[in-house]
Amino acid sequence: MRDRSSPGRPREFDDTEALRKIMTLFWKQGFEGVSLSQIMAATGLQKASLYAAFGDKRSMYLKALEQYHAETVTGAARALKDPGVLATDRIRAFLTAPIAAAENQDRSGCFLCNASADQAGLDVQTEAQVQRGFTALASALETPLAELNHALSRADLETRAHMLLGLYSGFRIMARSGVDVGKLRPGVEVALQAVR
Amino acid sequence: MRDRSSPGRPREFDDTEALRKIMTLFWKQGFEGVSLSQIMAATGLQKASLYAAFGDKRSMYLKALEQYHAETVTGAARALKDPGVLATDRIRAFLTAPIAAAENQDRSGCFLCNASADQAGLDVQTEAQVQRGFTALASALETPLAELNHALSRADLETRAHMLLGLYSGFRIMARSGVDVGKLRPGVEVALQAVR
DNA sequence: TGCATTACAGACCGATTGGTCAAGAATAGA
DNA sequence: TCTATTCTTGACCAATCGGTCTGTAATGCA
Repeated sequence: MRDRSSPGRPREFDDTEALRKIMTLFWKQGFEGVSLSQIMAATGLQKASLYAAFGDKRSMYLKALEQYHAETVTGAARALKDPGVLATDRIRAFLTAPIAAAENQDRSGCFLCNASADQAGLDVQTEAQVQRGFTALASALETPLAELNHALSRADLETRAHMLLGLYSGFRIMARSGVDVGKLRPGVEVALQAVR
Repeated sequence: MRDRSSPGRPREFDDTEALRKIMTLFWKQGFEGVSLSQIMAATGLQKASLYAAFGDKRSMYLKALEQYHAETVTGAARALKDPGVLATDRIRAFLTAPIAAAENQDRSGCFLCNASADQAGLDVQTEAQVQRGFTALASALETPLAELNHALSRADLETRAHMLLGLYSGFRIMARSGVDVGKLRPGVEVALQAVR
């Protein structure tokens, strides 16, 4: 965030590490559900330090969303494009992730999906960031889909990618409510059959 | 909420009407995103009247969710079971609703889905209510699915119902972010093919 | 050793939060 | 008409909200 050897007292904390903790809070509790006091407690930083490093609360939220994009979304997109794994397995892994997470008692879901429900309709910058994430995932899904069926047109690929992304998002949302995610698992295979 | 001819000064507002306005607020802005002042402004009621009629803020939220269940969820479930309409068309209408709403500039999405992302992980009563809604929809989806393919076992029906519900929820969430919902529409037909 | 610059700790700010209370008004039944 | 009961209004409450400011500590450079 700042040059290493700039004048003045050096920062005593790691920006990325702090931002990751902030991200976790917003991820689980939403924008309005997180207070500055909670952010202070989670990061161990004072208000002034937080404001100097990340700006106001809204700015922290957007930076957290960016962080999620840079790490999680990009990571998922990379995995979907990985030529070292069978196309079917890549899509299956993507669709199964929400189920596996819930089975591991992780109910945080997907920050992108949560942000979409929580803030996308209320803040244009959040809206743009969420759209960017969804677009990245949809585009990444086209890669294994194309490998699965070479005959598909670009439009067909886009259709199927958006359908799978919808399914993924829905699973993430349903998992948040604690429904028996075991009932979602066989649906993954039905979806895979449909896009083959 | 109260007997018509009970002693004391009669209520000057309609409980259900007020609750509907409260529901709209929570639906669009989430639990923490709504303040008592906003509820007062939307309903035209004083705080004390609101508290007397619906209890505290959390209780208002839960009653709003109940209202949504009683009206919207139950209505959707009934439509899915309606023997007067072709099974395919019923499912299509269900899956298309998120798209049609977004195309009509309605970005509120589905209260159930929003509540799942927003509060289900934080409040057990909300969690239970959300699960109840999802279960009702999944169960209703089995009716047209069974008509579509008589050979499907109970387990197969459940699988497909949950898959379609996942797709529906995902579409609702994606629509909230303002993505081009036109790209979701052809996916409905792919999904219909898959469950036939 | 100074000086400019930046970061830290925590006091401090007005505004708003969810929630309560007291007083008066409206009703039903006696 | 009186009384018991309930509702409405608006003042009131402590707590918390997001955000700022001040004084001091730590650094690089001259």
